[in-house]
Amino acid sequence: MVVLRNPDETRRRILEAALEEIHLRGFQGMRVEHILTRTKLTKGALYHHFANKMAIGYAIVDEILGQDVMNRWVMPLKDSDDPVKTIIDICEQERAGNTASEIEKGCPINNLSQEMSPIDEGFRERLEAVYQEWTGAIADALRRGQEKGTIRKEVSPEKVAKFLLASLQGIIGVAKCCRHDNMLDDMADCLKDYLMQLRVS
Amino acid sequence: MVVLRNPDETRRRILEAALEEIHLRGFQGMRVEHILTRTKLTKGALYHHFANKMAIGYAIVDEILGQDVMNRWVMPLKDSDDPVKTIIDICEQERAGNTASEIEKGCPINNLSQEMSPIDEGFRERLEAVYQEWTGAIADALRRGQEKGTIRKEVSPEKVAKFLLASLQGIIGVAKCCRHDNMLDDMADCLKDYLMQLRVS
DNA sequence: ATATTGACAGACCAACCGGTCTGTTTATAT
DNA sequence: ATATAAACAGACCGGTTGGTCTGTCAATAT
Repeated sequence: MVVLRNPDETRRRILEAALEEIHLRGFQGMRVEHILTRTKLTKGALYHHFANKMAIGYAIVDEILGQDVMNRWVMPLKDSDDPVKTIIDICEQERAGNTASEIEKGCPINNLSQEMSPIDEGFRERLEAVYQEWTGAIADALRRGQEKGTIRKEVSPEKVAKFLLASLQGIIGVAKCCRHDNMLDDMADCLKDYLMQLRVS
Repeated sequence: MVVLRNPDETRRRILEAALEEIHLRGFQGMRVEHILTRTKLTKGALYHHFANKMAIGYAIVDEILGQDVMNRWVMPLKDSDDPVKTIIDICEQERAGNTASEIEKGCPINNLSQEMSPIDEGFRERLEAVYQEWTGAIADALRRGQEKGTIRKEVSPEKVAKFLLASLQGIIGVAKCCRHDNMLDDMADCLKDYLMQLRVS
């Protein structure tokens, strides 16, 4: 039988179900009722753990999405003196793990950023914080690469880090809409070319 | 006094008001009531011109956003043998015309694409069509540039066109969220560098 | 054993929101 | 002048939705 009364687990289940809904329909499109259906919980349970719908969204950014960036990007880059290789590895790994329907849903961080940044400052601040640790990790790795002699001296670590993040999000974003043949791979090839040319030749 | 009974003008006013709302709040966040407030029209008038909310969204993509891309990108690129210069000009022109609050709202095409592509095929098809004429125009210009000797032979016009569009949308998208100092300009600098290096040196 | 509190159940509600429907007014064709 | 249809007005409606409130049940401390 199911384990009864496990508040931490219940909270986690709510956030996971909410993220799945938000990933597909956006935060405004997500319905509290749907979370209840997915988790087989009731209103009472959900509103015991969260003050309102907004609090669920904030918790997802802070706890789930922030952690994802930490695990998938910040940590691997911390141990890397060859950031170009590491970034390409992460991208290819991510690419391999994503089904077609995952591609159509895009990056939840970017989705939330596009949708909520202009209309809710709480979301914007949290998402900006995630982006900052993301670009920060890339910039640090690029700088270390320069010291180790794997990255060209002329590149500005901060600027290029921001551009890389933007390009990556742009690629994922465009691929959501343009399902046409090898759209994603074509764009990824160009990003890879750009990355390779950051290296000392 | 105001001109009475001008159906074409009324329709246009509805679409413009709807676009402003959608630009800020997204399609799902846009409320029909708000359009009525903005336009000082009534339900009867609005639903005389459009079958439902969805039809308003579709019309905006087809008529307004599609035309914008045509005017701002496709036409200028058609007359250009130096696409790199033309693209940079368009970007800088766009940049100059955008206030801070415009930047926070991002590109309506990208916004709609992120929000609606995964949940409504009608939106997705229309937005993909816009993206296709956009990248098509860039690819054509790059190819012409290669023939005229301004663009390097090694670049793939189709691939680079897609990547340029994605990077641009990514930059605009990230800048929506990260208001921090010179985020936008830092990323734009990198894109400019990438563009310049497409040229024959 | 019992009190207390956190975890959860679920009926209920008020506001919202897209859409309908009937009626009125204006333009246009004849 | 009159018929006709398009353009518009606005009251109304039913389903949805986030949130509340009262009550119940289980775990834990004493």
